[in-house]
Formats: sequence, C-alpha cells, structure tokens
Amino acid sequence: IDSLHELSWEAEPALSLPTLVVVEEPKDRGMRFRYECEGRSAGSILGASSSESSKTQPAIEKVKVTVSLVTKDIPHRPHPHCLVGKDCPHSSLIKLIHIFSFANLGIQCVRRKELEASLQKRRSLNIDPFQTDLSRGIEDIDMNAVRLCFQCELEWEDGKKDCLKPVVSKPIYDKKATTTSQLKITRLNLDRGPCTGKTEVYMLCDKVQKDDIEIVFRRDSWKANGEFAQTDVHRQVGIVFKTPPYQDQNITEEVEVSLCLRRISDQMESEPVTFIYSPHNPGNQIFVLTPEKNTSAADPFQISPNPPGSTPSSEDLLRAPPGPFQGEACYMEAQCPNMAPDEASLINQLMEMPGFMDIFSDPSFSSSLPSGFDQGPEASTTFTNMDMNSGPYFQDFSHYNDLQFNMLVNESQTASSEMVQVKTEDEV
DNA sequence: GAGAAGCCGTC
DNA sequence: GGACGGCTTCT
Repeated sequence: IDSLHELSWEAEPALSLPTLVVVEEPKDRGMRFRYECEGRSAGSILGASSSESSKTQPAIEKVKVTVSLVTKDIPHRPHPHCLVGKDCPHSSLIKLIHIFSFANLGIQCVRRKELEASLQKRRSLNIDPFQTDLSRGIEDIDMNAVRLCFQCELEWEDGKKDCLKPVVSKPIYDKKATTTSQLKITRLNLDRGPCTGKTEVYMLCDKVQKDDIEIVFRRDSWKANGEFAQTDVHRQVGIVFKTPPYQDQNITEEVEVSLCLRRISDQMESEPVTFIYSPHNPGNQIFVLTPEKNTSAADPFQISPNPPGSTPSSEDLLRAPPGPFQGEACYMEAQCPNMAPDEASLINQLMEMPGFMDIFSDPSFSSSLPSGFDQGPEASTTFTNMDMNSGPYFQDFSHYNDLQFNMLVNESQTASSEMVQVKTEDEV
C-alpha cells in the first residue's frame, strides 16, 4: 500500500513455499474512513514509519497479489468496507496486478444497512482469504477497524502456480470513530496544584467516550488516576476532574508529573502533558464553597444564573462560577502568609455567628477582606468578579455550547458561590 | 447524548 | 479535483 508494504519470501521453492511478510505496517490511526457519497477517493493509507520526506514504493515480482479488507479479529472474515484506489478493478474490492505499487489506497466505509449487500458482492468475487463463512455473524463486525489482507500467488518458471498463505496487517482504525480515534488533550485550565490533590481541573480534549476514559497521572513508578464521574464529561469534549494526591505528601519542591488520557478498552493513551505538584503548606487556608441550596445532586454542572433554556451571554459566562459546588466539596486553596493561626481561628468563630454571612452580600466585600485574603494569586482570582447579588441560581451545564464551555474553562479560576465558609485545613 | 451519516469549505 | 477536517443532520 502507499509505500508501506513489501512482500517478501524465502526463495527456496524446491524446499518449501515462500511466506509473505509484512515489513511495514500501515499507519493504524489518523485516517478517516470515507463513505461512498463523499467521493470515490478516500485518502491514502500511509506506512507506520512513513514521513513527509520519505515515501517508499514497495514492489514485488512475478506474483499475483490480492489485497482485501478483513475483520480485525480472528477469524479474519471478509470485511464489508472496501479498498478504493487507482488500481482496484473490481468495484473497489481488490488489487489484482503484477507490479505492486500500493499508492493512494483509501478505505471506503459502507453504511450499516448496506453491509449485507457489500458482503454479498465480495462473495461473488470469491474473496474470502481465510475461508470463513461469509453469511455468519455479520452483525458483530467492527465497522471501525479493518486489517489489510495480502494473498499471493507465485508463478514458477515452468508455469506452475502456488498460493501462499494469506497474511494480515495490524489493524487500521477509523479516525472518525470515538471508540478508536487518537486521544488528544487540547487544554487544561490549570497545570499545577498542591500535592494533597483534590484540585479541580477542566480539560478540553478530542471526543472521548465517557464510560471508556480515564485520566492517568504518572511519575516514575507512581501512578494515580484523576477523579471524575461520567457526569463530569461534558459532551465528549470536556472533563472536569480532581487531581489525585501525590504519592509523597512531604515534598519540599515542586514535582513535575505527566498526565494523559487513557482509553480503558484498548489502553490507548494520548500524548502526555505536564502537571506540577506543589509542596503542602500547613499554614494555608482552604475555602470550602458550598451552596446554601443544594439542587439536583444528579447533575454537577449546575452553575449559572440563567433561566433554563436561555443562552447565557458571554458576560454571564464570565461571571458564572466554574463548577460543581455541591456534593463533594470544592476546595479553593488560598495562600495566606500574613494570617496568623489565631486570625484563622477568629474567622471560624465569626462564621458561626448569625448574620455574619450577610457581610458577603455587600458588593464591596472583596475590598474589605482581611489583609491576608488578597495575598497570593489564587486568593485574588478567587474573589475577582464575584457577584454576590446573583442569588442562588443554578443551571444545567449542558445549556452551554462548546464555545461557551470553552469560555467557562478559561474563566474557571473565577469563582463565586451563594455562601462561603472559611475553615482551617485541619477542620477540612 | 452519542454514534452514524453526510455536507461543505479550505488548502 | 483530491485530501482533509470541521461541522451539521439524522437516527
């Protein structure tokens, strides 16, 4: 196929038949299967080691090769999808020539309702490399994966012919299918957090399946998963998760770990991105944000002041709090180097006093905070844009389109809540 | 909501 | 015109 396969054999005809060997596997991902309605051509399959600069043209002599698509799993049955390209004479099914330059071959997918007709057509061409029963079990055919199957017929000088055992390539997966596509992390709203974990992070990614995806943190032999529920996966392209605690809670310097998406079913991973764990500082204060009125616990994406069904303006989005302030507490850690332990204790006592929370309804609240509150980047961003007059409105996250969701992520450092409680870390 | 199928703009 | 990818529509 386009610079990717070379068929070779041990030329010892007197002793044994040659064998076919795939020396360059097809690139397994990154190419989309195309429907017939999208045009006759369907791209070209590249070799696994193919690059922009080097495209080889494998060639073999004196053999008759039939290339067809077969199912990924054993037994490799004929696959209803078709090979299409310049040298496919039989309605895009096979390649039957004497010079082998497998260029510009694409994979053309058939619609499910045309599956049977396609296999019937294949049967009429008598192409069933592994002699499977064409009529059996077609409903379980994986439409998102194929293998190339090579069959070879040798013609000796005396005119005698031998058929070699068919060989198959590694699987080729449809780029369009979320079940098999390449995983990709597009963006994180945070790239660092305390080693204690529980940092809420928003990830934008290429389409994933919410029931078949995990987020893996790694460093050396340490491995841990980001925590999230299926309901934290937003329309397949966003995941809100909490960082796992780092293995060492006593680190004194920042530690870089890698983070990647991993599909559970095939263990396929995305390119990793870096996440930084910072040392645990017992002097830190933690703000636990909890809504006064806990709405539907089933949906953690209830956040903005817009009535259901309305489209939030960008201004609304910028003002909206970022996430699930219910059920599991949302931790917002603030650096408060100037606050003595006694001050923290005092604040906690104040929190218990009736009417104290009314202070927060004062729009000038953020500027009237104790001096320690506006120290440090996390503390300042936490209270920027806080709209305490918004009231206890919540909305299903799914009302946002992807652009709006993106804006949310960008602004996710900006938080507000109906009610803010301040606790010392020990109490938490 | 999500997968399947199809459309269309851009390079 | 082909290849590719984003996007919409259908199921």
